[in-house]
Amino acid sequence: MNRNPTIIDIARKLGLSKSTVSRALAGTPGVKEQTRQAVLDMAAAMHYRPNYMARNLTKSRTRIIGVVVPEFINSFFPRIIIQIQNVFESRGYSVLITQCDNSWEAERRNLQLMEDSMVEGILISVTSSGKNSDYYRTLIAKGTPLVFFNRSDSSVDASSVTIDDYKWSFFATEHLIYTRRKAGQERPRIMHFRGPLDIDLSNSRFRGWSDALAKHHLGPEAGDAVMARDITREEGYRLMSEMIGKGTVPDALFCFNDPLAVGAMKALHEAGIVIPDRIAVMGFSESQSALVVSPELSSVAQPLEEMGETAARLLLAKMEAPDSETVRVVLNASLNIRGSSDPESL
Amino acid sequence: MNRNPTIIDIARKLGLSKSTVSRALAGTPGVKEQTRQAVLDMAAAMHYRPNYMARNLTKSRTRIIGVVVPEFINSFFPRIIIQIQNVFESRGYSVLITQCDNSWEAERRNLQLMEDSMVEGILISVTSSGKNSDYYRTLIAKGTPLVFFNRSDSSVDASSVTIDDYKWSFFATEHLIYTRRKAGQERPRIMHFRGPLDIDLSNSRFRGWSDALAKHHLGPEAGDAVMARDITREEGYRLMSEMIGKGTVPDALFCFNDPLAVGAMKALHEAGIVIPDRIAVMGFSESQSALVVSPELSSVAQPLEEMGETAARLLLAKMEAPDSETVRVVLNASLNIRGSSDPESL
DNA sequence: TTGAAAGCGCTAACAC
DNA sequence: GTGTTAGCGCTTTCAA
Repeated sequence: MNRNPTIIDIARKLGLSKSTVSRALAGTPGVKEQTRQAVLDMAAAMHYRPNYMARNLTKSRTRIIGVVVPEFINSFFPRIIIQIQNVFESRGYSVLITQCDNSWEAERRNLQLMEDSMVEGILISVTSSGKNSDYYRTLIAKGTPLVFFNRSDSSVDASSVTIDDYKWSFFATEHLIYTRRKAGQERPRIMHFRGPLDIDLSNSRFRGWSDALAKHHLGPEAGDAVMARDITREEGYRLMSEMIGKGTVPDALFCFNDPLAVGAMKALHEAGIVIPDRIAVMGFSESQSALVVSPELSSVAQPLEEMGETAARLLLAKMEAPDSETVRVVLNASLNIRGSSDPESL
Repeated sequence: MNRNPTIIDIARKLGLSKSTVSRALAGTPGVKEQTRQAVLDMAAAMHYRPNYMARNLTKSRTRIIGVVVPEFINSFFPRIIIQIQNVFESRGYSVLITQCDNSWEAERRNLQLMEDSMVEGILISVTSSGKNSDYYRTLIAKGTPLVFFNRSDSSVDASSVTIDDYKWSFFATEHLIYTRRKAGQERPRIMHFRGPLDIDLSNSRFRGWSDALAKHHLGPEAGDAVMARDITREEGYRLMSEMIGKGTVPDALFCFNDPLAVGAMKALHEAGIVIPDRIAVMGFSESQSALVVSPELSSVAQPLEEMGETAARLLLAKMEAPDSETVRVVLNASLNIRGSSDPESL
């Protein structure tokens, strides 16, 4: 409980000045080897721990970086965060993590917290592409490097790591078309449960789906894309239950994310509608659930580990060279075909 | 990019001393209302933000608390953490989060990080009840309050929030017995996939299972409890596959956690063994997956939100009154019976 | 190679 | 009510 030892305590015991002790501890050249050793020994003996706050105050650094994510409950972001922590903690940084429950107001508060904590850099997956754009810009202008991962705000000039949501959405949709045609349906109706309008990648996924249908002259017709209120399992269940009630179950369903897909599958399952025979289902951003439902859910898998690590490295690069160029990394993803969309892989 | 304004800047502009500015900003009484207003206005105009590091250095506080959890990927801990953050951030604390991938060495490093960051309190769910006990004690002795949640180390004198793992495990097992007997099996064989030996609650769950069987004169026999190497879905799948291969599938299976249970269900499913007709399955610590598998998985649900909030409050109490007594809160849980163990709820 | 002194931005006695 | 001063623990000139 009693005060931690300081460099002054060490200096006194050794009859040195605190400057020398500081230098010895910091590894600054220009200290007699013998002296340095004595200091190091004494520090160890006294269980000396440097006071980061004091050090940071003089250097006006914090060695903290901030991570801001929309939510925490889907294990998607946590897995990315682990990698971010690995990169930064091994370099002596602490990582301040906040989640904002998909509320952009909360996201703004989190950013303020970051600012107040004087983080040296920010990694963010945005809750809304647009609502806080000005804040991102201000932060950057004030000298806090900021890097987007997964969900970016393309209107802001900052480095980012994403996947090509449009492309993979397009592929996923084409796969659904093929699988239906293989089953003999020449003109399958392929619906989309789409995500929020104010998330860039949600729009990309929507366009991917839409363009794929257009390419194959399959629409889309009005009403083929349904806006999900939340992007949760419950909402997927609700939407599909409604369609079942109205008798408008399509031949295939492409969802903005896995929870929506899994929820839809549940409703179908309960209604006795067989997947993939009657309807093929496809998710996005492969989650744990994909491998747990039966049949297993086809989905687009993102390289989470790589995304976290890349984002961390991009931020580090910006921190070390603030004037370095903005780079937008687009990682590869993969289309994992499983039982929910392919009878053969059952 | 240019340096943030300080109280000195404000003081200069206003022809005041920095002390007065400090007092005005801090809300200390003894400042003329007019002066205070002027300071506040100027601060706002200059976009003044207090420098926490400086403030903390003088007060020798950090306003940071640390959270240490075994892992991040099961959404179990993230959901608890959200509540912890709610409690502390609304009180002006930052929350430093670390996960240790179920490695006690990593946990130790995380604790060192906490120490170096001079956190004012620690909330921890231990990776191993035992390996770091001395460290916990040292931390507490040095004046850092520490509170266990979910997984505690009972050998350490510190407040904790848990559920009664023994009791719920006992109940869960009795339920399995009843459900089998209802189906006409007088002497069902009920196995257990047990968790690591060095986690207290894993042993509690084991004893709950074992005692329930003993009470009903059903063993357990040697070999009825199988030690899981990991507590993952993959391991559950592996263990059950092995049993299927050997033809030793029991009448019911009680698992240390949901991932093990879900993995086992997958193996059974693939082997065409019907749940719950041929075998009833039960998990623990209800996860998202429980509601996603079919049939849905019976499990013991913990009140995650309450656990997080309670843990936070206990820590807060210790921080405010370091000499206050240690309290061990045991929260209520619930046994959620679903299709995997009850034909009627299918 | 080492020491003295100034200062990071803020708070808190202690004066006036 | 307000200013002066000392100091939190450390780094970093500048001298010696």
